[in-house]
Parts: sequence; structure tokens; C-alpha cells
Amino acid sequence: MTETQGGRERILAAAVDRIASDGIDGVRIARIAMDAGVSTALVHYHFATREALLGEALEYSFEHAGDLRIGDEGEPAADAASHAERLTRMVEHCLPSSASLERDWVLWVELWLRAVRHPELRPTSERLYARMREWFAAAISAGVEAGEFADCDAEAVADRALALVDGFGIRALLGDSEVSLDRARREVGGVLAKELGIGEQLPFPQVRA
Amino acid sequence: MTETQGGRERILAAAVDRIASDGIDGVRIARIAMDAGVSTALVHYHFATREALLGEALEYSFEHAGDLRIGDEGEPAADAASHAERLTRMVEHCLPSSASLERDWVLWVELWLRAVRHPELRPTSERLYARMREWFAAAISAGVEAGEFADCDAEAVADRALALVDGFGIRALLGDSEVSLDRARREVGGVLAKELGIGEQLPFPQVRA
DNA sequence: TAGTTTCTCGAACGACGGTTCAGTTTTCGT
DNA sequence: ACGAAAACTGAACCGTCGTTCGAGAAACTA
Repeated sequence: MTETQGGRERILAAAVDRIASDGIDGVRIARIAMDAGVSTALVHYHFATREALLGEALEYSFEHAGDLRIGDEGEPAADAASHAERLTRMVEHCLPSSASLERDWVLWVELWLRAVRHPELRPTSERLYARMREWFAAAISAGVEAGEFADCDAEAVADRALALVDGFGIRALLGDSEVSLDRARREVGGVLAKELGIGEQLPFPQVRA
Repeated sequence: MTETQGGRERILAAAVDRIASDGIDGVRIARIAMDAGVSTALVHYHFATREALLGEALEYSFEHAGDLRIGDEGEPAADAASHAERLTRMVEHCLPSSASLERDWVLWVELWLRAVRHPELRPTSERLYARMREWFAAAISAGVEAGEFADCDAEAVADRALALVDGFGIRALLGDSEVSLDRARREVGGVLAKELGIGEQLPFPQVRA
């Protein structure tokens, strides 16, 4: 499926990687072309302008890759033993807890910044947040209906969880000495556990003392 | 004090404004020079390289302007009637609730993104978070000691508050239709009020039904 | 196989912008 | 007032891209 795609797709993938590593403004199309193993002219054959390429690349990365496809097909948290464990894995998956997730985080912040100045990108970011919210809200509702979680406004709790993930995640991403990845887990997990009435903490394997 | 500063200072101020409006990568020194009313050559007389100028400009904006000097001298929340009201004003001051605060937010996100790739900026962002944390923690501790707030770990609550401010603030900044500025206030205020045992909500004037 | 469309390339064009330089004005200590 | 250091300027330099162009391979149709 995502194998040796010739041309267009290959270029888009290379563009996404370059955006993540060099920044959306630091990207040179010569570099993208080199990464994709094609000429710069070919890039302009497929994409009218640099701006258009970068725009499509951002859409591509958030539509096709990143946090979200997980919620659809892959669903790494589906085989969890409990709703609490499922939620725990979801939180873990939303924090910058691996190299590939850090990459997604960088792209995410890149999108934030660009959307501030380019309003046409705001629907993209809003759609992403909406999906995340639904993903979390569904997991929470399932837990509530199963009697595992206390009754609550699932969507409100989901938004709160996302805000905490963003707020602590960004500091973890920046390597803030006060907010390690583990601290971020504990903070988000602690609030969530209390709101859902399942004790003091979510069952992170890494956090267990 | 900050009046007709000739030269260097003027250039730095212009640079900060340009960074906020055009983005750190979109800044052209010709434009900065024009804004400051000087020649591009003068810019290079004061700053060896573009990179150096932008670096100093970022430091300058976070040291000299922005959220933080407030905590020291100006302290707009000092004359509050209660500790709750003081805290409320502080939260309001940390959300993108005015044009000038939106500008600070953009600079802030710009710093995040740059710090991810330029580790030498991380101490700057860490210092900023540390000051915010102390600012909030002090206000919370004061309220606790006065018997107005419930007993709690002031620093932990402060970090939680900052995370919520970041998480909801960024969505408000992006104009997310699910997270208006008012929603952000209510969410942060609600969590804080509960943690401090002062009812359901902080006394935001705008939020009062 | 001939013709047409799609895809791909190397090379060059042109603009933008950071940087440099040589010289002029201003500031300031004595 | 004068000489030197600091502040400042206009103009040119030059490297780095985005973009364009003309032509060649490959694929697809008839």
C-alpha cells in the first residue's frame, strides 16, 4: 500500500519528513527532491508552487499518518484488558513518548503556528482536535457504560484530558527539567483517574513504582 | 525609559514586532531596518548576523516585555479584593484574551518551535515556565495561608493550571469553535476552583452569567 | 508501429535578501 | 576646537533558492 510509490506520493512523504526535521520554513525543495530521489523540476511538475506542496504535505501528514489513523484502523488500544488500560495507552500515544511521536508533535506545533497566520489551515487543526476528542470521549463513554468509570460528561473530560496532554506534553517535548515525560504521564493520569473515579492514577506500566 | 531609544534598542523592538507578525523565519532584516527607521547596514553594525539578532530579540522580548515583568513591578493583580480574584486576573492575563496577549502567545509558540530544534533556547523557555510557576505558586500559597484556599501542593497546582492554560489557550488562539476564550476561562477556572475548594468557578467578570 | 500523453531530467534564469565595504556624520573626551 | 571612536549610510556583491524551459524517456492508445 505505502510501498515504492513513484513520484507524487514519494515527494509528499519526503516533504513531510523534511518539514518535521527542518521546519516548514527551513524546507528547500532541492532537499525534498534529493530525499525523494527525483529532480526539482519533477517536484514542480506535480505541484505548481512550493506553497502548494507544503500545504498538501501538511494535509497529507495529518490525514494519512499521525495520531489519527490509529483511532480508525490500527487502534493499538483496542485489545486492552480494561477501559482504564485502554485509556492509559491512548494517553501514552498522545504524549511525545517516542521518536516517531516526537516527530508528530513537531508537526503539530508547526501546524499551530502556521494556522495562526494562515486561517485556511484552521479547519485542519480543528478537525484534528475534533477527532481526538471523539476518540477519547468514546473510550470514556464506553468505560462509563461498563460501570468501570464514574458518570461524567465524557466530552468535557476528553477536552480536559487533551488540554492537559498539550500543556504537559509541550513541556516534556522541550525537555523542561521540571516536566519529564513521566511527570507528564502522572499529571494527566492523575487528573483523569480522579475525574473517572478510578483511584489515584492510570495504570501506566512505566509509572508503577 | 522605553522612549526614543536610538539604534540598538529600537532595532530589537522592531525585530520583536516583526517576529510576532511575520514569523521568525519570515522576518527580513530590510523590513526590520525600515520599521526602526535605519539602514540595513546599521543592523549589521549592531548584530553580527541575522541569527544573532533574532536570538537576542527573542531573549529581549521575554526578558523585557511580555507576561513576566507583570509579575515583578507592574503586578496588575496586586490590588485584588481577594486571593481568588487575584488568581482570576492572573489566569486571564495568561490567556490570549487581547490583541497584545495574542501577540505574546504567538511569540511563545514561536519559541516552542524554535527551542525544539535549537536546544540553546531551551533554558530560555524553561526559565519562563519557572517564573510563571513561581508566580502562580506564590499566589496560591498566599491564599492557602490566608485560609481562603484549601490546603494543597501549591507548585503542583500551579503547574496544572499552566498546563490547562496552554492546552485550552492554544485552541482559543486558533479560533477553535469548540474552545472559545470564554470556554477556556471556564475550564481553567473550574479546575482551579475545585482544587482550591472555592466553589465551582473563579470569579471572572466576563463569565458571570 | 506511429502518435499522443504522461513523466522525468539537466540546465539556466531571475529575484530576493544577507552580508560587506568605503565613506560620511555624530558623539564625546580632552 | 579637534581628533578619535562610535554610529550610521548608500550601494554593490554574491549565494541561495524557487521557478521555468526545452528536450528526452516511458507508458499508453489505436
